Amino acid sequence: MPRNKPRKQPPARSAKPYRDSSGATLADYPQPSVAVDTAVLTLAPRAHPAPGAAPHRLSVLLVRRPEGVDGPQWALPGTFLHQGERLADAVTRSLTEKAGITGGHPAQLAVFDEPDRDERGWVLSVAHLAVIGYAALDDALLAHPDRVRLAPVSRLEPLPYDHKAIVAAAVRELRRRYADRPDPEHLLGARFTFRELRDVHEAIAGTTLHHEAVAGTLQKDTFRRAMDPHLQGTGTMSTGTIGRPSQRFRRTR
Amino acid sequence: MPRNKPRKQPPARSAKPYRDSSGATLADYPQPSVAVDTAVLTLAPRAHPAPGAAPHRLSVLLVRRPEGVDGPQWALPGTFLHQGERLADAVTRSLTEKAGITGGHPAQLAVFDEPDRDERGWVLSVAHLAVIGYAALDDALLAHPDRVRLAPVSRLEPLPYDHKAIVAAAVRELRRRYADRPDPEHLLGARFTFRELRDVHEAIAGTTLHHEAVAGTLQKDTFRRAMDPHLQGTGTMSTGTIGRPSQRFRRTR
DNA sequence: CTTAGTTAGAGCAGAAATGATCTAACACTG
DNA sequence: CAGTGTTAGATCATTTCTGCTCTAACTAAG
Repeated sequence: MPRNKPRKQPPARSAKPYRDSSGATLADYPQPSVAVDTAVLTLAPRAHPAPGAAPHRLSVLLVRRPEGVDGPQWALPGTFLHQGERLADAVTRSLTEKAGITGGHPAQLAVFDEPDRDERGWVLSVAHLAVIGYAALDDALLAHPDRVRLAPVSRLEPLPYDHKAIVAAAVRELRRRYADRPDPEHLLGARFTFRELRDVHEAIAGTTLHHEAVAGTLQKDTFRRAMDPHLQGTGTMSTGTIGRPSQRFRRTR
Repeated sequence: MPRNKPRKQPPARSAKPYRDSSGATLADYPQPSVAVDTAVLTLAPRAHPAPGAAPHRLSVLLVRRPEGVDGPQWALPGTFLHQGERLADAVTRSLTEKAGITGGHPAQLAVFDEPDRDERGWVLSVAHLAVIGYAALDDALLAHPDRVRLAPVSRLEPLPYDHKAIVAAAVRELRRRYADRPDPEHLLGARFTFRELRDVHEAIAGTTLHHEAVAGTLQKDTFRRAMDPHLQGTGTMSTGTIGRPSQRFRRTR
């Protein structure tokens, strides 16, 4: 939850206060505090990838809350909106300040508006999703292991406020994006093999369905055929990987 | 745009001001004004239904703006958030106050956060969708034709602020909901014939595709087969309708 | 009453999608 | 070097889906 040093600025109003038909300015309306909270999702490499299991684990970034707060000690990174700031910029700023992370294109998820959701007062929170590759997170995780860490989204630990609902919404949105396009968030590089692509999609889908069919369709053949029209082969082949070498592909368009 | 008489309340803060680690209260953070704007979508009956064309027209509710404002004279209904109010409640209130309309379950669409979107100052707008049957709107339209009217969403007239984008988002969301379920917003009653159902879905989809196939699949047979599992027949048959009588259906679950 | 126009609903053949099978090509182990 | 395990990619039979056709049942117009 946001808790930076506040800038002691006056409430928002235009230079020449606008007055409406009843002679009131905007400042006469009650104004909630507005915060952004972000579920940063990434694929963490599994320490000991069980044979046949996905080598990645869909994880969410947590930051340690200030000393002395009640409840869970870890939460999603967030911040209050600064004067005139765009929501996406506030998200980017919060990630830089709280976790030393750059990059990611924040996407709005929903506004959480329960009046009592924050014991500090009336706070609206705009939940966001940011998908960031593990490589871009690694530095921050190593530099501040006491303040920043990853948690798997399956069997998620208790989180304060409605952060659990935010993570759930973020995962839903991510799965929706990955349902019909090959790695749209570029968790892989520009070129990749089919296996690499499938590992990413399986980790995000959360199902191991290596062979077993599951409602919603993600099986070896189905997956390949669904992604095929959005891929084009580069001539080059993978080397050094296990099994028969695969052509490397890149996304079309 | 909202412009009611403001309640001269102080900015939001808890009874016992919460102080964070730097001793600041929430009121020390700059706070934007928060408004809700709602695209009320309905199916207006067509005056002269051309033969073969859908008898409904997907329309959005507009309210007249106060005298003397620049730009378009009609806009989406909206209001500023009251102290401690839920967003959905503010939407319901704005519809009652501005248009005398009750009912509808508002759904959040997105937050519009351009700092300069409103010349009166820093205003965040949370866009909403409400789907309301024409019958519930008819009274208000007849009672206040000078203040409330419907406009077709195809070839939408110019609207102030980013209201055109809000309508576009609302239509997109409505189409998504109607893509795989029979009339989920209950624009029809509990029982209806297949033709009535198809007229509603075609009006929402915007395509006339009576026979002609279109990418995205909505053809007579395809539509019937897609909706079939979500419908169950009541024994009764329609009477007085044109063509062969149809069984009346109701939604399952 | 007859004819034209419209809709409901079943039936059918061709098209497309699915899941399995099979072979090729590599790494790794002993 | 032979054997095992893994993956890539093509091929195939079967299931499922799609769009069309056909008949039945009604209204409205002449």
